[in-house]
Amino acid sequence: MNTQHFSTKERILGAAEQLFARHGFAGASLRQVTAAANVNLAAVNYHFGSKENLINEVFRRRLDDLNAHRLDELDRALQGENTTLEDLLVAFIRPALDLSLDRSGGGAFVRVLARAYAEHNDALRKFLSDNYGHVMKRFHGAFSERLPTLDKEELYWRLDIVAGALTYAMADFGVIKRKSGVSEQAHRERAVEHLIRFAAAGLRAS
Amino acid sequence: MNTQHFSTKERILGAAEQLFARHGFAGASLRQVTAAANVNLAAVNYHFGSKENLINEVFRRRLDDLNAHRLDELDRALQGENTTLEDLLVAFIRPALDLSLDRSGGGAFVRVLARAYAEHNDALRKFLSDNYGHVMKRFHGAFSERLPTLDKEELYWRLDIVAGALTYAMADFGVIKRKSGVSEQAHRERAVEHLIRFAAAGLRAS
DNA sequence: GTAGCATTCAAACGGCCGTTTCAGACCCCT
DNA sequence: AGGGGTCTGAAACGGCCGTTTGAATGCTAC
Repeated sequence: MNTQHFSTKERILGAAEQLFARHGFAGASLRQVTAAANVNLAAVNYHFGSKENLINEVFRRRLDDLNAHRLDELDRALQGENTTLEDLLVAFIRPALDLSLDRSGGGAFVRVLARAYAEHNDALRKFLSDNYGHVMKRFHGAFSERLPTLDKEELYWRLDIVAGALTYAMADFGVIKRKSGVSEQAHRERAVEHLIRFAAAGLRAS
Repeated sequence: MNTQHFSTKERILGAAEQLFARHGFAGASLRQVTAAANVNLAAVNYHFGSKENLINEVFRRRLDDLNAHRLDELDRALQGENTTLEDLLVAFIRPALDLSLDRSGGGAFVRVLARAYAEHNDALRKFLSDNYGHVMKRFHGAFSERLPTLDKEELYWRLDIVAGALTYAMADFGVIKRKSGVSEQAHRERAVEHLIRFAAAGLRAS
């Protein structure tokens, strides 16, 4: 992280991600970001135009990949026969888990994402819905086929709950403390196992 | 809200709650708060000592009530016979819903609570766990009796997921847009109905 | 090698931040 | 009427904020 062979832009994005995760968008200043990135203060406005645009770029960098992986996993799950709800949930959740575990700051990003939900910012919401909308639609269709008796609107509500619980689990909001012998990776993986069992049963509720 | 017959302290707490919900703790300034409360800037430091302490008081004012109501509802649910999981979930969730619907800013408070989760601030977490811990323990015991085959740790995970999904639903994080004809109250009530069905099934998962 | 462009740099801009100060207003008690 | 609290008021404190400037630097192409 922040080693010299990354470009100025990349170093800023990495440092911003870390600091936004830790202190929030308003709480992390460009002076902190540029200091952590080992970069001149003016570089942010030179490369990104403004702080707000930097925030957007932090999202764009990760979300494109995340959504592509989700759709890949969905296609792969649908190719097999007798695809279960659990398979679909894994296709949705696994890419988020992988992202949260990657070495280069994905763990910080999932926390930034949770902050974005909390912000309730209209521009950010539109950005997220533009980036997520078509993915949610495809998953909704796949779930719908496997839950033929479930009302379509009810399914939307339940998928929304799953997305919320996933955000919560990935961002480590919960009150469950990580045991000292357990790595952050292992903790998150356990959380996801529980979440998948829970969500599959919740989706099947009559 | 903020009418003159409330005390200066109460007006500050109400305005702070609204603005913290909308802009976050770092994003809402004491100048905005005191202006909205129609109160002198120095009144915050006079009555609360500091901004950080004001934040704590915003929580204390609501959480004591919320937890007391939850325990009341739990006692009432346990007095009946054949108490179901759904009864317990209602005892846990209903007071939060009521709070979110009350006229005097409870809707803002649940969003402030969600912000607190996102903050990941150690002092705030300790404060919340001190205030929530004993409540969670009592609910865990009640759920545990009705789910005798479920591993105790697994139950903790699942209750944590329920709490997360509840926070998510109350704070209206979801992507589901409120339809134009539906009031914010009705929207939240619908969300809770879905959540209870979903959570009951999730808790029962083998 | 030098023109032209992209990038970095230190410094400064006006503006808002949380907090403090201290003078005045208010109110209750004798 | 006057003294002693509690509370409010306007103003100022140093400090950090996001952004802009303009000069210095590096690099590429001729």
